[in-house]
Amino acid sequence: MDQVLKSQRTKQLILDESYKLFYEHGFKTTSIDKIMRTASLTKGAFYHHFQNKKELGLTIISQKLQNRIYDKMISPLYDQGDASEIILKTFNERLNSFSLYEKQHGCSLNNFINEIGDYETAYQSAMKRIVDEWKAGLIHVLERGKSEKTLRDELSSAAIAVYIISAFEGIRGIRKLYNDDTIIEEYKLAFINYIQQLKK
Amino acid sequence: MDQVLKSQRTKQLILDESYKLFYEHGFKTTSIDKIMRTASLTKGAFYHHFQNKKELGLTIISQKLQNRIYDKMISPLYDQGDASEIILKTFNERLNSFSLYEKQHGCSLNNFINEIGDYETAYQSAMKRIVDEWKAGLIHVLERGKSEKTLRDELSSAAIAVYIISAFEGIRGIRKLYNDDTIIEEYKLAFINYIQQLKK
DNA sequence: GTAAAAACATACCGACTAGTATTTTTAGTT
DNA sequence: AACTAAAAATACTAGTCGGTATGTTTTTAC
Repeated sequence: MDQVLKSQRTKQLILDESYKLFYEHGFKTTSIDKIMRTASLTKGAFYHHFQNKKELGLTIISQKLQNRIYDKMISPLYDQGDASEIILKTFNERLNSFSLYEKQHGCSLNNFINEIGDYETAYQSAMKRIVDEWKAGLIHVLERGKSEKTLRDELSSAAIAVYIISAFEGIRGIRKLYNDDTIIEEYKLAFINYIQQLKK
Repeated sequence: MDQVLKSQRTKQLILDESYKLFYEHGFKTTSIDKIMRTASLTKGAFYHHFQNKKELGLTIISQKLQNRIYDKMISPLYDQGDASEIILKTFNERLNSFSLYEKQHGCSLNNFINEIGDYETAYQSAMKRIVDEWKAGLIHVLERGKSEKTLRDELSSAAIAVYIISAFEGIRGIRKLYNDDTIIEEYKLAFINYIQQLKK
């Protein structure tokens, strides 16, 4: 079954390289030719593994984007501990882990959303699934905090979750315009303050 | 001077049509041919009025985007009245004025930022100018509120301004993924709440 | 009423695009 | 060693891209 393994590796290579190129140069403006040249493969190999560019895009969204957001931003929200601490820690750790490369090119999900979020319903719903899962994770920890009486319960958890996600995705875009981290630091200050005032 | 007038009208037509097409389909993926076909003109006319696509892009940013943001989001911030009310009113009025078309396609500035914010420094700094001006408007009204003792002064106005802008731009992108306004309503709730808690 | 200049149109270039059809290479089986 | 089927490479189609060179029409100035 060595052939199966090699085939899987080739497919994964195509996914990895195209993810990188989409992230750096956009989805619509990255050609299959470019991807396969980067992967040192040819177009024939591509159309062996994928039906068309759309299938590749959907795979990138539902696998690469989904997994990245889940591992770094959603999964930690289900950890044990004080609710506001969990949220602070999750977002701060992510913010502090950004490389220059990631700061310059923003959030891959946000890039996809803004480029093809209004393009085709298939892409739309694939990305919606990720945002909904993220929102659900935040609602979960917020509700837990409320029931444990550590968080105020005047405002709906859904509203708070949406506001947190919006601001985070927003700053990932805006940071692209700057050459230093001032704007990120300002965001961080406000974010910490926002979470603090949710506490009882 | 009729010739001058006609020439100006043609240039303005090119700007208007290209703005619309960029907004709906993206900057990089909208061709000069497409723009001129939409404007019922030819490529010769385009290269008479603009050196190249880059000059068109920069003009769109520094004129169309700049003016839209300034008129609707920045200028009202310098009005008289209670600081928190001014902010609430400015953002709420904009949020309530969105057509379905605008909800589906997001914020034109945000789209540009996420598509070409990491593409070329010329675009970058043109857009940075807009964000900085917006941020300055918010800082102005926040500082006024603080000096008038209607707003708390623990948190830096710059941080608050960045957080407000980030969340607003973020939600404009995320809304693209949904077919109804639930997510916008949730954002609005959280936004109003955020401004309320800034008050003394 | 004519010449210069500005405004726009037409035709084209070489490079690139998504996608397809065909051929060659590779690996596993008999 | 012969055969087979999957994987990958090559060649190609029909069309688009940004940009240029040159032609034609319209307007202005004298």
